[in-house]
Amino acid sequence: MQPTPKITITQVAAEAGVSTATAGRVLGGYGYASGDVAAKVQAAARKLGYKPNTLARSLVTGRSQTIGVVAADIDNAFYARVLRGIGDVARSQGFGVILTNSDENLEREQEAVQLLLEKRVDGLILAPCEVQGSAHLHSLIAGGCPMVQIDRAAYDLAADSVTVDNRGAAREAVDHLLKAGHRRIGIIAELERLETGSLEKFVRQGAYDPMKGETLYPSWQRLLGYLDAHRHAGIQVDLHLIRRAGAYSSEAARQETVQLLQGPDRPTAVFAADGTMAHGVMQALADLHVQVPQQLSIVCFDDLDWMQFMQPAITSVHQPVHRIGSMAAELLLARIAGDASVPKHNVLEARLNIRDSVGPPA
Amino acid sequence: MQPTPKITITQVAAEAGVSTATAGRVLGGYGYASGDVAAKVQAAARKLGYKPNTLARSLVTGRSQTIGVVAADIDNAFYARVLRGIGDVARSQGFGVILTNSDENLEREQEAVQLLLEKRVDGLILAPCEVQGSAHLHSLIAGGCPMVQIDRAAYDLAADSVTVDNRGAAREAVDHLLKAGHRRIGIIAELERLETGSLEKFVRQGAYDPMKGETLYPSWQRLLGYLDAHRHAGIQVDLHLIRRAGAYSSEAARQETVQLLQGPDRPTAVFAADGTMAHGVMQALADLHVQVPQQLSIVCFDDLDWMQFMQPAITSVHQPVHRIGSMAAELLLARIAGDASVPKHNVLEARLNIRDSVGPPA
DNA sequence: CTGAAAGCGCTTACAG
DNA sequence: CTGAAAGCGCTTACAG
Repeated sequence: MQPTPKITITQVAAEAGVSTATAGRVLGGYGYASGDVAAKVQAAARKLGYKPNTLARSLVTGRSQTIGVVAADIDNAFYARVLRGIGDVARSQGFGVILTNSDENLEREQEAVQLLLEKRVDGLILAPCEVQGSAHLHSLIAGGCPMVQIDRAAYDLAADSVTVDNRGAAREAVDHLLKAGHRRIGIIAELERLETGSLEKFVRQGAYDPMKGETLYPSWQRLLGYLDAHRHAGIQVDLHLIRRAGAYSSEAARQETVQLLQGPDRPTAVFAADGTMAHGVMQALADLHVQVPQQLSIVCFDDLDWMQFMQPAITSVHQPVHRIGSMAAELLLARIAGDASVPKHNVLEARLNIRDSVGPPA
Repeated sequence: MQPTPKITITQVAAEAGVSTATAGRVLGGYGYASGDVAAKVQAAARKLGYKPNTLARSLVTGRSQTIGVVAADIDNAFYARVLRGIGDVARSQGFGVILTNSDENLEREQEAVQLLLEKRVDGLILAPCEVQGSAHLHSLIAGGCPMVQIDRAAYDLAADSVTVDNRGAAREAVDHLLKAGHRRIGIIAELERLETGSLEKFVRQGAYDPMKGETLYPSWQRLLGYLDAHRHAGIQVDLHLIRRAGAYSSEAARQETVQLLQGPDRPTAVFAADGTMAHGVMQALADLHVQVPQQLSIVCFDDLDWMQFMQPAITSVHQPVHRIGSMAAELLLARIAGDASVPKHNVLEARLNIRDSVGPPA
């Protein structure tokens, strides 16, 4: 398979007429070497085409200069951007990146972590697929393996995390509508599983409860922001304005929007909790021949800032997604380098792009 | 860093009361072991929480069970899908994936390959950033390192590749318009750099010349397909119908489309060479209040099948992009496993989705 | 500043 | 079927 037999440090040492220890010192850049000897070794290495075998190096040093990533779903523009951030930071520090993904499946997550551990990564970046840190993650950090969570954070894991301020940004978006005078604002959101109690109860209490499963999920967090804005403005929320698509599907969002707009007491504005929901909303508006913003105002929480591409006129809140990756990688590498300060939860701020989709209530 | 000291095979062997060789045989699944002994070893391993150190294993076996990937741009939905395909196949065969990217930059590509080589990957999947295989790639395959190219193939590299049938699919798309009766069909394409000669010359000759730089690029290949369809139908192409956006930008495409439609002798149909171009075309049509397909028919080559999301009514040609990744990974793993048949260029077929955006010429 | 020796955690012939 | 020994390609104390 390798017609060109691999050159080892032993051969370089022989060629240069020094010991392997010395050759290692100059080639590995550790320890002392006289300029004279260093030159000889380097010449020999170049002549032979020497390439270090980092496996051997890692075996003895105990560090692999590699980080492991467990994405939730690679086949997704969000993680693609996160990966960009991670990759850039890793490369700049000479680290490699081993990529796996969990598909939001606990068993897959375990297998992925297992693989990464066997490959002796120095630390890992992971999007946990459950709110409550699973056993394998706990034993991981108990074992001292540096790890930073991305996109979401299991509430009981003593590990760093980098997430987005879903709640704050959603509140800001809804505030924007309230300030324009809107009082009946619909929300179209995924809101898939409600793990405890009813929607009504969730709304009434409206407080962050880290023990509640649903608060791990962005769409529920964004609903909390929607509620925050109303509470702060002293406005009672009508439960009918909260529409759960129940799935990450623009078709479901379209249907909910149609129902919302055809029902009695229709809202004057809509907050779409993500880009896919926004797409469904736009389709519904086309179906019903509703004009934006003359007849209805829209604000959209758009992870990937797709709206600027698809609907340049829509006001949106978006995040610098690649920063999730780069921040996570920077944090992780700091930990690996031995910076042992207390684990921190880092929250990335989202940005509100004011465009002309918001007018006064029709 | 590791409060839980790592358990080695030596400790497992001691616990089980056997030699490390025997412990290795049962834990590594190679060589013989009596059921009795195997059970003892496994029990000891479980008790101690043994995890194999694959670095050590790789050092001795010479195989790392890892493949390296050099993407052109991770931060891109196309490569995200390719990665999905690669990841799935790799996982199913117990391989890890080390990810790097070149940003279409030769120096980066070299660094990436260097990193992967030092990590001793068993083979690599790479999107070459130059048509002519650069020196480091040649020496790579001369050295016997299995490699498969994706998305494009350097013409002088004796390595496998998995690409898309850009030319054939574009021809099919344009054929579809010709069959509907169109005779003046515009094309909006990136067509960035023309490395040799003029556009006119390119069109006149219209044949595949692997030595020509531009034929590496999808948009030029798609132009060839456009020309093929015309030649086959015996129709002379009007150079004014070929519009080069010159960049992967929907705004540039919009401008070219406006010019095309406002000029004399306007076409009755347009072929958009990719999703971004199509988006620009749609914007131009909105600006000019042109209706599809009543006043103009459109067919779009859409890598990512975004049209079904953005413009469900548009006829498009799209590729099963993740298959590029899975086919590449399957090929690579076969090579690694020792299947040494001749390098092959694998061309993935694109699919034409007929929808209702094509009518007769207005 | 340099070298001889030991060792990282496995696997691989080679005996038995 | 099992074990003692050597070795993969490096780095790390330890002498000098």
